[in-house]
Amino acid sequence: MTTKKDQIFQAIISHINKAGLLKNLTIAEIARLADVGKGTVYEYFSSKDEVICETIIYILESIMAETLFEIPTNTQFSTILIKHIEAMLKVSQKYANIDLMLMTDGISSTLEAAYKQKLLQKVIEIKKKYTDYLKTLISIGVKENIIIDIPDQYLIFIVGNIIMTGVSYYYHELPQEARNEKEHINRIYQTIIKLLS
Amino acid sequence: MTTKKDQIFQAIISHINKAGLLKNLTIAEIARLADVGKGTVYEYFSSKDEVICETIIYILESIMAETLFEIPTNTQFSTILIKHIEAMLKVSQKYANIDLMLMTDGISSTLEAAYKQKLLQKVIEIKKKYTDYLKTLISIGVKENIIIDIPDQYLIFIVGNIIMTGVSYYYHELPQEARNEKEHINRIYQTIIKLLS
Amino acid sequence: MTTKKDQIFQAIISHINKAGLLKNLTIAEIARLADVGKGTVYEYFSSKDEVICETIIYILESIMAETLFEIPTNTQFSTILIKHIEAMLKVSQKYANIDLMLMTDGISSTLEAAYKQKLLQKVIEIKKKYTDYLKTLISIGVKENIIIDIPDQYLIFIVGNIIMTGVSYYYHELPQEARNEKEHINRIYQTIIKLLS
Amino acid sequence: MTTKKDQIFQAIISHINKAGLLKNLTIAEIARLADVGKGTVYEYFSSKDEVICETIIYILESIMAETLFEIPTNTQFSTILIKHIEAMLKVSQKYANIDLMLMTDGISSTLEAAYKQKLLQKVIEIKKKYTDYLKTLISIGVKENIIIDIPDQYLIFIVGNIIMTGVSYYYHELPQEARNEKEHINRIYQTIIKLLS
DNA sequence: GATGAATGAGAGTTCATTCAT
DNA sequence: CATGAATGAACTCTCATTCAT
Repeated sequence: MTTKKDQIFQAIISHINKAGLLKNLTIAEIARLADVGKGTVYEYFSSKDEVICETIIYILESIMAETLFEIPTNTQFSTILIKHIEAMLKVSQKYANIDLMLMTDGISSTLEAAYKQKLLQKVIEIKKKYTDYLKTLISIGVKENIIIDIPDQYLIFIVGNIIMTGVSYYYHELPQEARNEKEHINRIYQTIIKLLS
Repeated sequence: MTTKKDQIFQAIISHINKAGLLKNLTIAEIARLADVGKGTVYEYFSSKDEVICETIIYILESIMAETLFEIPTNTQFSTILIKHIEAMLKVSQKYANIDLMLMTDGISSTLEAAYKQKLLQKVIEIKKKYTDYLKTLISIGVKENIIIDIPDQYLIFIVGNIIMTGVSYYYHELPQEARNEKEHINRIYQTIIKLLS
Repeated sequence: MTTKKDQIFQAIISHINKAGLLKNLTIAEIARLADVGKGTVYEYFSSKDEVICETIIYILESIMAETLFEIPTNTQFSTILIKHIEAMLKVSQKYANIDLMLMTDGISSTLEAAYKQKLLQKVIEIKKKYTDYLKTLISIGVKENIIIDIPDQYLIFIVGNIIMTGVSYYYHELPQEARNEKEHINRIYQTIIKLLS
Repeated sequence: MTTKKDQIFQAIISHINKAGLLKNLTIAEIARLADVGKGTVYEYFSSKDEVICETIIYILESIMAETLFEIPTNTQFSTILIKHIEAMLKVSQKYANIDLMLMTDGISSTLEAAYKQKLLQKVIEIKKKYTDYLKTLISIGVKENIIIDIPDQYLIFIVGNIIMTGVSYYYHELPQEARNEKEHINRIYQTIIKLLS
């Protein structure tokens, strides 16, 4: 991975964090933020749609990398789940404005059909990875008798969503002064336990 | 409400349902779909951003109107909640592609700051309305001893999200042949009960 | 001459006086100022260019009517010339912004060739009328031995221009507090005498 | 000064010389005449109003540069004044249609208020420069006893206007076959002398 | 006659993309 | 490799004009 390519990714992420997504996200602006020439962008990507598409994939994989930890043997269920939720909170702050958008067509709706399809595939792949991760994680809870049974696909989907919703609630609904990270993480954890027990 | 204005709203909704959102959603295309002249759009809206913004508000209010039923006295909790979930399923199909987008910045991220702000206000207003509705609804469940206690804001937020997530799961994750509306509605209902009991 | 037609002329004059000429001089704006419907304008004129063209002719003829006095027999040269200059000052204030523009292509340059031609003809006609008027007037001065000889076309042209320039100087170069109408009229009168004696 | 910018200036001047001013003076037409792409115009100017505004300033400064000569010591008054009038005749032919328009709001009346203001400032600046030039020039005539006294601001204004009017008369009133440059320049010169002696 | 809702040609402007340097 | 001046397709928006009422 070239440095220039990373500069471009970071430029786009920075623009989104500041400005919300698409408005004024031009190649000229991306190049300016990335501190490269406009033409240089086309050395690394074949079109604007590709830049956007690959950036989103980059973000998605970063999020996965930063939140899906290796699960060591002999780890407590609560420890690892709470660690994951904690990581989701962190990552959500880092990619403010992006987190929710990723769950939807928000970005991809501006892309040409081919790239939209490509992105969709990636999202499916990542969802699968995430669902598998949660399943593995929950199975530890089952072993520890905290959770009665391995839930089916629907319930795992709901669990994943509760984590994201919970994180979103923390940043978008709770007023700054009411925020207590540790407490809120625990709250999300308890919600999941309640649902799965 | 003018007929032409409605034609324009319907044209945009139709475009989104078919094509995903923003790509190729031009004033020319909107006018074509609405079967009016390009200039006519500007008789009813002052800019493209305003058209988009007002359409979203129109959709949001339609969804509210179609899913938030009058709660008659002496109604059973399960009856009214299930009726609501059912309506959410229907409305989600009607505004396919739009439902998820509404939860996020997906659309508003393409709007000028002023309209983004206006939309945000509307979303807050509607969220509040929905939360209040759920609270009223749940309080019936409390009276019927199906639910132990009136949940706090966080839990109501989660409940609302479970309904939406559940609906989304039905259309986007379940394969066509596995769908059974009645069963799935019940599933969502049970998930909520589990969480609140 | 219909009242509505006059309303339209006055609306345009009013707009020019306020806003400078052409910017934002739309049919919609003209109709609004004239307090008639947009369609009504087309009952009296066949196109916007015609409205503009006829308005300018209306103004030109108004100016002529208000500044070219009947010359009674036994009038003193100085009296009648000074009266004329005085009238030019008044008319120039009334049609602020318009006076200078009329001498040039300022307005006609925005008109379709046919109307430009029509206007040019009118301007030539009026210039001729004005030159003739000045000649008649000056011939009285010759009789009174104030002026040596009837000047040729060039000199009459210069005299006409000195009057207009003098008037323009009064409103555009002299600061408000330095203006003295009587004195300035006399100044212009003396300039002419100097040139012709 | 870029070549492209000059091409654009020349394109506009060429259009005005041929067609009279504003009608059909579109960005597309300017680009075509300048032999550049439409987008290129916006590399050098931020809006159409700016193109027009800067072109006028360019013309005004060109006119000044081509008509206001260095006044060498020991030059005869008549020589230098006649040389100036001669240059005015030439420049007037070069910028046909433009000369008169510059004296008025003809162009600026189509500009947005901000540019109109900017242009006005420039015109004031140039008028001052021209008046100063004429004063310096006339003061030589005073030394040579051709002119009695340094005239005041009003008279200098009139002198300047006689030059422009005289030039205008030559091209717009005199039929082609009656034109004799040398003779007409002398005529203008004599008119000035008459006024100032 | 009088109106103004409806229209679409055409204007100004943006911006992804190319390519000579 | 890196660049940014140059480009024109495609967009939003304006406004003279029409016509059913």
